[in-house]
Amino acid sequence: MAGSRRDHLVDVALKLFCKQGFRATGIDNVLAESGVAKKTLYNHFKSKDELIIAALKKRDQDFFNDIALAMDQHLTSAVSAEFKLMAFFDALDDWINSSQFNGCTFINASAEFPRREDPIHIACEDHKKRVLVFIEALIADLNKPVSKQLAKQITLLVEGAIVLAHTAGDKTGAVLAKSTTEQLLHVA
Amino acid sequence: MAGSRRDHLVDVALKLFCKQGFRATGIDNVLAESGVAKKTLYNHFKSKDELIIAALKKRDQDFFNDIALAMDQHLTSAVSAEFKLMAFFDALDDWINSSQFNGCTFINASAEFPRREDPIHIACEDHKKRVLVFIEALIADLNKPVSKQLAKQITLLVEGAIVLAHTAGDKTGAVLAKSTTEQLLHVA
DNA sequence: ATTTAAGTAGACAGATCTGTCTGTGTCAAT
DNA sequence: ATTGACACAGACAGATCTGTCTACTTAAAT
Repeated sequence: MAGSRRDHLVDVALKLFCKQGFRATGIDNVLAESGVAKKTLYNHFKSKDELIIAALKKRDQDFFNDIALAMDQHLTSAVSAEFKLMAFFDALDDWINSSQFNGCTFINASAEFPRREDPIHIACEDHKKRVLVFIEALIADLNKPVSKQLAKQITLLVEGAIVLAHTAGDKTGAVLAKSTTEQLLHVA
Repeated sequence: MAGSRRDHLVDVALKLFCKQGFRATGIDNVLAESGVAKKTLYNHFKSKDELIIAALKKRDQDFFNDIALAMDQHLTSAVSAEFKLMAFFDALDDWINSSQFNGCTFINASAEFPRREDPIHIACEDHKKRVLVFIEALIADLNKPVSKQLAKQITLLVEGAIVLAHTAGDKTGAVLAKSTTEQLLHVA
């Protein structure tokens, strides 16, 4: 049970950060919700910023796990690369329309910590790079010539769908991003 | 000079909110930067939240003014509707690559104030709706059959480009959004 | 059984934040 | 000249936030 308390702290902190924002969530709030002593928190993390970064790291892992899981649920056994790509949009749609959706944690964090040199901002940048790589991998399987460009086009659509859902309250973006991607595929 | 002090406060507040974030920017910070007395601020606004909303309203106006101005600079006299649409992406590219770019103020604000019923969040939602209407107007001039859908597709690309620039640090999104829109136009 | 590591509970310091209030100054209009 | 509206300067209250520290408890391992 070495990291048990630590993991619990990160889980609770992540949940509160997503729901309320990072600066709006105080350490005391995390402690009350988790039932952990303040000393213990500062035993594991030397500052709130470190806790935030740990929460972002957890969120990064959860994101890719959740997406992979949701994609599997939309797929039946071995399928083509294009179906797999489409399942990604279905997974995105699931997430956006789920009750716990509160926008992209990393877009939100980089909004609250805008300084490019801030380790928190850098963590967000890193996550987005991994998302791009993930999409590039999906596209690469299609064996299209313009795969790199296509991957970035899809990234634009995906980020747009997330923002539209959170800021404008329109949760239909994933479906549109999916059909738009199909259009782009049949052009190229 | 009735609203002079008020306008100055809003200008300074908006600048600081964009640069540092909303919760990270204190009232005292706004006062020090603007050289205005605290009493005066609370004479014009009954709370910090009201100041934030005033700043967002100003930003909404500035946004559409700036875009219109930048579009004009990319256009030579009377041109076709498609050229006008393309100039919009040029204007977007200008903004994203300008020194004062710090992401979309409304995406950032809705990240910091995630509660849907929060007047601040609602102001963000309203802005995004106006952006969609603006793009719809550009598309309507093209006389395409699927104009409404196309407008939302473009919105996805635009929001994606903004997010990619701010969170991932990749400022090439507007150019790609432009070429992608051209692709979509020639499909439909 | 005793030692050691880790957690609990919570007081506390020090900083910071919002919002109020008092007192003084300025300037324009009557 | 006097009045009234507005702004300045900044003290102050009250809340809240991060991070430190002390003292007590628990539990596992030797």
